[in-house]
Amino acid sequence: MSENQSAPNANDIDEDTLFDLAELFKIFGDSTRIKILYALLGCERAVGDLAERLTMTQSAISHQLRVLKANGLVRFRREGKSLIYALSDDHVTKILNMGLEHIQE
Amino acid sequence: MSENQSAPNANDIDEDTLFDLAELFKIFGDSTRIKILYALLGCERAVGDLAERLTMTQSAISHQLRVLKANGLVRFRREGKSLIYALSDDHVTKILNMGLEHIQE
DNA sequence: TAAATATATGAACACTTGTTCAAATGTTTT
DNA sequence: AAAACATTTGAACAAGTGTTCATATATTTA
Repeated sequence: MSENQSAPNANDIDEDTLFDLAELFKIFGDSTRIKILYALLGCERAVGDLAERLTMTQSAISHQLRVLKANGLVRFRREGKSLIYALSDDHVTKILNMGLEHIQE
Repeated sequence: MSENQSAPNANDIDEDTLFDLAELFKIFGDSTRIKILYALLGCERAVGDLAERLTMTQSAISHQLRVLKANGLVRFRREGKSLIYALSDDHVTKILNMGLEHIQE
């Protein structure tokens, strides 16, 4: 028997990809951002609406939406004075649910 | 029509669960930990082995293994002088792959 | 065009976090 | 029992991060 020096998938993924993977999870690793994403599950919302629901400052919400937007997790459109945010695709939903599964067992 | 004040699943999950969810993702949100988890995909490894592969200090690896262990993501057993670490269940694998899917598209 | 509303932005600060270094613990070998 | 090996642990420090506060931008309304 050989030692376990060359495991099946030890070199399949390059270091950069693993770095990006960590960066992705980092976005989900903040309770404010998680709450925002969860509040956007299935419905679009304006910034002020989110701030009210999460009982947080508009500024704080805006700062986090900026992070989420920069990482392609949310998109927005203008409607009058308001900016309406929504999840950018349902991949986000999948990741959230995947995490919840792990917790609730 | 009512305003979107009561979205389908806005209250399904309590705040504490969302907090725990963020905590879970926070664990995956570090490239050292991600590399460790990825190195443990499908094979058990000693601490020194991991340190060598990731070209990092044993101490640094040990500190992170401690975090992973505290959160139930890895387990270990003693074998001689070495401690052999492994992923605690394949839920970890699922979460990793889910994240990779999101990135690679 | 001035006021009001909605959101974004930047600087500052407190807080958290990952690594390093030195030392301690535990196991095996001689 | 001492030496060597493998890993853990704790303190300290630098770097990163989230919120707050004040201010700027943008759109609508009077």
